[in-house]
Amino acid sequence: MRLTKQRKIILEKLRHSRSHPTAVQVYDQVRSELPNISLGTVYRNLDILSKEGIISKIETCGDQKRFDGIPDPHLHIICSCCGKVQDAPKEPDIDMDQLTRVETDFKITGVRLELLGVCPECNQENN
Amino acid sequence: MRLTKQRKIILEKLRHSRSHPTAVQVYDQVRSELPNISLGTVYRNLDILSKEGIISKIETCGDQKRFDGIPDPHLHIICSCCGKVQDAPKEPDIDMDQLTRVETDFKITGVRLELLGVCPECNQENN
DNA sequence: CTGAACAACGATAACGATTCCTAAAAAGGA
DNA sequence: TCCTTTTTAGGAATCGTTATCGTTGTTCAG
Repeated sequence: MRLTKQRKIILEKLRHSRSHPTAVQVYDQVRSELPNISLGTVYRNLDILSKEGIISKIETCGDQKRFDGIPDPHLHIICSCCGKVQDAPKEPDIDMDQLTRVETDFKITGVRLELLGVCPECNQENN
Repeated sequence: MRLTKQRKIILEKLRHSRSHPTAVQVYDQVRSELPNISLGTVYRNLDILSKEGIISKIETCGDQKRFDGIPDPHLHIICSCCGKVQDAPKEPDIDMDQLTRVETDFKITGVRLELLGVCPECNQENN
């Protein structure tokens, strides 16, 4: 994988953000430094970077996917209204082994655990 | 809400299925009894039924949403390859209160817990 | 029973997020 | 530097879903 100008800045913007941006939000950020980058490039690189395990793709926050500069698994709080994602301050302690010991013909690979809530902005809008 | 022919058969098909079908799969099922139903009607009714709490919409199983005739919350096992959903045979016991007690400006409303895995079909395809 | 009011329909256009396509440009090793 | 390969920009295409709209079916008051 080549470290192109585009790729470097996408990664940089993502790592300096705490907001778990959507692809379009990353695009807007990156355009301030590379005005001619195309949205397709952003999508392609976000995809490549997440497949390489350098970033992570959050697919459970509504219709638009979001991206996280931190690839290690950690607990997310998701706004069920707008899809915004926040990192939880502490990790929960649950017994994964007990949880994944179920009778099924699926090959269990892990669990998905997320907190659901309403962010301050959406909470205000719905008065 | 009126119980139309279309609505009744959609609900019926969904309740007699254990497979958590996508909208298009419901459409195909229903068309065997109502050949002229339109896909839009299926989408509209699945939406209405889930908003009424009569069925549930699963939004976390990939690009297509899936539908469940059972509205009560229960543990799902999701194929991370094709999005297929299976019901888990038993419910996990986790301490919700302990889990949702986090410092955040989001108004926490619940947790999302799902098992991830690979279904037999996908497991076979990937040799 | 009749008809106004309205919910729901089928057909199809529109939409938003994402992916795909292609010719041109950039990267990196020899 | 030159050559090969990867990546790019731009735009078209795709896919799931939602919206629009004229028509049809129900309901219920008169």
